[in-house]
Amino acid sequence: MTSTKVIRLPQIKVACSECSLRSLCLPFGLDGEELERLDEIVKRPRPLQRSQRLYHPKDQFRSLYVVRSGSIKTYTTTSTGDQQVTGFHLPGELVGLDGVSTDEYSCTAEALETTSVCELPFFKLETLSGQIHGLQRQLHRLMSKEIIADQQLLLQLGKMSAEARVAAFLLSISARLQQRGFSATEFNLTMTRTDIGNYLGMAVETVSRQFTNFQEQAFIKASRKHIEIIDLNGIKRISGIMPCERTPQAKA
Amino acid sequence: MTSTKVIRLPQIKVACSECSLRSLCLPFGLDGEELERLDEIVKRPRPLQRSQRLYHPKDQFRSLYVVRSGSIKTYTTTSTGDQQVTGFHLPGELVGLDGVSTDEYSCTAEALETTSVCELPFFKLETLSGQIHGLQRQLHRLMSKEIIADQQLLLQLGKMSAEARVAAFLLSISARLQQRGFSATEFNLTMTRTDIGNYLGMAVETVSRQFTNFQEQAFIKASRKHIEIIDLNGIKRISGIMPCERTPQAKA
DNA sequence: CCGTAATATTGACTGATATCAATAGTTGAT
DNA sequence: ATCAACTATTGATATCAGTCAATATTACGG
Repeated sequence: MTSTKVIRLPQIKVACSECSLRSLCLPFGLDGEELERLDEIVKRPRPLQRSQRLYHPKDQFRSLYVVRSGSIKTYTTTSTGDQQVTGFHLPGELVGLDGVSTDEYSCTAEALETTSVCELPFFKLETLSGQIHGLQRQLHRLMSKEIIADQQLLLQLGKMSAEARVAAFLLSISARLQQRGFSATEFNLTMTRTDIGNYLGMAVETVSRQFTNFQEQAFIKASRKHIEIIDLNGIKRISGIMPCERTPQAKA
Repeated sequence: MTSTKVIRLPQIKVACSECSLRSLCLPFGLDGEELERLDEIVKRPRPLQRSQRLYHPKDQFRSLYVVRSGSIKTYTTTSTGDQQVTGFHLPGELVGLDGVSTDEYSCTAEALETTSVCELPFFKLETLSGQIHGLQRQLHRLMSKEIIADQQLLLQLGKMSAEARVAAFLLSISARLQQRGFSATEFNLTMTRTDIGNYLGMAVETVSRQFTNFQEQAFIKASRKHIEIIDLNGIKRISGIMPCERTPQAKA
């Protein structure tokens, strides 16, 4: 930084219409004029640095956020002071839904790396979605998708061995990244092993052992945060094995 | 039944305005005229008998349902044919949200006992909620509440001992029933132990042992489905104990 | 009323995973 | 470069909860 003169990049128009996540995000299915109206209410705050928070529990709920780049973890803090990681949020995913029902956020949203988001003032969004039917539909889709997907994963986890859980976790990340145009087989896990263990409900040591285990079986190459999936099908196979379940026969 | 003559009860008007669940349900906050418009789109199908289904996976998504009385379990069926119970739904709770994001239901909704529901054709509901802001707001609240509450429970379960999980489950049922004006300390569990175990991710035998355990410690009286909570605080204490967690210190 | 099937309970045994403990690698500040 | 703090890995041991097996209880159809 030898000069105080700021080099102005040609002003990049940050707009939904230019966004690569458009098809996964709220604008999906909207026409040009509708998109413009949505754009008017979308704010784009400055990027968060690692460990900066987007909101805290008890903060008044005003906005939903969509991750544009980077990643965010959300967690609650129990009365005894320990964290419960409630989710990891990748580009194109919504953050803030925990505030909708009570008008205040119930968890902390913290950037795992430098992260930029779009801010959607929720009440403006509601108003607008009352006027643009496609937006309302898409909002509902996103809301339920976000939460249902999580729920499915969590429920499955309950029945899985530690091995299967870690495999399922890797697959979840992999699939979500792929949907967003990233590699499905090579990525960085931005969260710590502790976060993963916390989220999956197992000890850090167990997470670590599973990574080692997968590596020894040549399913993945793992070097700290950097993960390369060598045998995606192998991982899928492992995640599918549910060692517990008997045969709860469906009634006719 | 000595006579074939049907005794006609004075036609009871089934309307949102008369419903005891009003304050927990969609009508919350609506005025008389708005309530009437909502009432116009609400259908009230004949009650389901035990083990009858409300919908199946792949059925086209058309409606949300609110349980009026009785109870419903939802479950998915894995490729290997076994069930994964995804939730239990008590009076005033929504069923069908799993269909919103993909336009087809992803699980089976099955009555655990004789159960009556209100049917809310979703697309009419969307249209109407575009016109009645209070309805839109309440719909969003309910959608997120339903799902977030579940998620919180499931996440916590991941970290809890079997004992704590069963305790938390009982508390969840108890609290939800209380909100609906039922007793918080005495109720029937309409689902089987197998269902509970499936939902909580543990073996039936373990569920059974925990019930026995709680009974021996005089926290509850349990006779099959019938549960009486003697020491609610005791149960709360147990559910709060999280034997795993270390102290993941929040960063400053 | 009886017999069959479904559901629930209890006991014995075993294995997966948490816990404790020690070490090693990484990151960032001075 | 050095140190401290954090993060990750690995090993040894204990324990919780799953599995298998047997029995008890309830529900239901004939």
